[in-house]
Amino acid sequence: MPSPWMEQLNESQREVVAHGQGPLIVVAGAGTGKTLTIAGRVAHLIEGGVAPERILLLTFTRRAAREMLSRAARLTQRPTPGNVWGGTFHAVANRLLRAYGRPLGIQPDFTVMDQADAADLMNLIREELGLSERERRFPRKDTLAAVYSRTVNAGRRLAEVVEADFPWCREEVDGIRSVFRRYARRKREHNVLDYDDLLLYWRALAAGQGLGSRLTRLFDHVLVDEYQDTNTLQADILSHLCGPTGNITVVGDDAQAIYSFRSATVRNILEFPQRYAGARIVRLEQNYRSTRPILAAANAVIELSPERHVKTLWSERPGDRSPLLMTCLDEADQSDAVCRRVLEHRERGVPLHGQAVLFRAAHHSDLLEIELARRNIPFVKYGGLKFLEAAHVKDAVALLRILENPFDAVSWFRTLQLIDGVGPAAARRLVEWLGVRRGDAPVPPGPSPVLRLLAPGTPGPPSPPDVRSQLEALGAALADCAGEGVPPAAQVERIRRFLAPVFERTYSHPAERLRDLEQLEQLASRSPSRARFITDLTLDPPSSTGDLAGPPSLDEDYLILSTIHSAKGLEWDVVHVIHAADGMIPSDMATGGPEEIEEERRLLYVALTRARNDLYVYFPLRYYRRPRGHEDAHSYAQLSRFLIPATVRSRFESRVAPLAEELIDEPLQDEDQLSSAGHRAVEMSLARLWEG
DNA sequence: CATTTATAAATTTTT
DNA sequence: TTTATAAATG
Repeated sequence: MPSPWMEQLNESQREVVAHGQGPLIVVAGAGTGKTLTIAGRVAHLIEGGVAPERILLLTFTRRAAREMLSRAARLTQRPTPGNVWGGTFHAVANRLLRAYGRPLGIQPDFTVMDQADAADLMNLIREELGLSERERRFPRKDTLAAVYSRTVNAGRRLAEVVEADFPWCREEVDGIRSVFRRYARRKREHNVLDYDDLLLYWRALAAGQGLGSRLTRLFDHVLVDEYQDTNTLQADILSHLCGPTGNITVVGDDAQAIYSFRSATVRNILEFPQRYAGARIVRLEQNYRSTRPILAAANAVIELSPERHVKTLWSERPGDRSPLLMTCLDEADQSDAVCRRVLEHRERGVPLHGQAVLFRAAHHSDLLEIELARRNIPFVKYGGLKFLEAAHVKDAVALLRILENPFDAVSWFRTLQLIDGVGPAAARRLVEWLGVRRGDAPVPPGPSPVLRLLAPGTPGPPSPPDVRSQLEALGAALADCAGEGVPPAAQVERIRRFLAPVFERTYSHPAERLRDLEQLEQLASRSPSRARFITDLTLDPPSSTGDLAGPPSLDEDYLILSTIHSAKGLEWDVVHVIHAADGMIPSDMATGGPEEIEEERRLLYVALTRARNDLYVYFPLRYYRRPRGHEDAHSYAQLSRFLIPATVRSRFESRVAPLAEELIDEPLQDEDQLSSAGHRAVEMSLARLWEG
């Protein structure tokens, strides 16, 4: 009995929605109505009588989950689709482990560390083991965290991973192994899980170590979005959850696989039919998003990929405008060109939020941001948000974590060093003295022993009097926050008061840093509890500058800036892709092997396929080298190698910005001319700062 | 001996 | 702008 709303679907989409029992794989090209189709399937399942709380919808971001569930709600005309389990793998694991983790030795009040925290702990251990002071240099903390995460997520042997992905560390495998051993033990002692643990323990749970049988039967239907970007560990979890003939629906597109750095592997999608025998395969190939010329350009890019992408996207949307490849003189010229185009489109009726500027790395938009601010064009930036990485924010969060989990030694270690006169060595002694270690013993009831020790009036470890008084100030702040019924925002406020003098002493621009803590307070005011706040902060961190701006002013229009990674799954009427130069796309950091380069190609493909009506690709001819050289040292860029082949170029209309034209007409022979062109460009950009 | 200060170097993408 | 290493200071 098909519901009336199914009329709006095409045949393949309907097939997905109406699929009954058993495994299903949907190969959904870009813009083929994937969101609607998944939402439709959820709606259909619920209308067919499946209990919402027995449906699990795994998505790549929380935002995607919200979007799909609200669309499902609209389709079913019910207020909400009940309690469908929706979210990222990590968020769902978090919920499950708090409820069912005990048999695995997990205390339900565990805290979650992000990758930066993990790196800090690795660093601590690295020093403890004396690996940092040897004649040969040992991998640094971020490298260690990356190696660990890759090994765990890919389920490969350490030596193998190091050899393949970190060959320069190959001599240090033994040391790395010893760090990892202690790292794992330490996390357990401190009742802390990292991102990878969330998945590892979920797998253990699903595999039946604990109460697997109960958990396997927790869901009648599992749906997974962006399956091409899942890793081996995640695929394992799914297969434990569903069994080889279970009701699992995965949706993905191998042409859009862009997360191999997180150990994602396209093999998951390619081998799905083997893993789930008898799986039905449905392809969605009609693109509803882009005009034909745009799709033709995107197809031309991906066709050159040596890997097989067995589908051809087609579109019925006519369009008379080819995508434009805009050659600019330099970054400043590029920023100028983008601003002008953006405003042009706004004049013609496309609001700013209907347009996006996409780029490979977060800092690629730096210059553009300055120019936008100068022209009073509001914007919101997605991706690469360093808010939580900033030292001062981490300071505040560390205090919150201590309150939540007094055994979180990493947070203690960080916090204690805020005190004037306490460095790594003293902090370590203090942590020891405080007895920050849980082992397997349950937490004693009542106020934490740690807090009691810090409360004013209690004898402390031998230390200079000024350190004592600062410790007492810290204790007082913690005690105030730990009081009954203090809302999270008030706790952040109290922490801010404690940190104010610390920042004055430590940082050169304390006022700005304190302002960030006000934003943190804003954020906290939306959370019902401290525990929830901390967890949300690590599992669903603010993803855009807009998230931080407090209550959204809906009438305000703003341009979207986004990394290509963060733009996944989104679409805009007008898309501007900047920095289409070799070294940017593909990134210089990713030219190690053919596989990495292919991923960069897919990245460009993802960027191009975000556009509905108009697509612009910008290429600056010249880059000025950054800080040191005081004279205008510059280098010439090559167009991205993915755009050079004739089959691709012919899909674009090429245009050269006036400033760049001169440069191309009089190429390279005359140094004077070059530098005069360079000076002219600088003068132009300076002139723009004072005039107009 | 531990901490602070100075100096140099590096800097993708994200749950 | 942050982070590792070296030298200087308490």
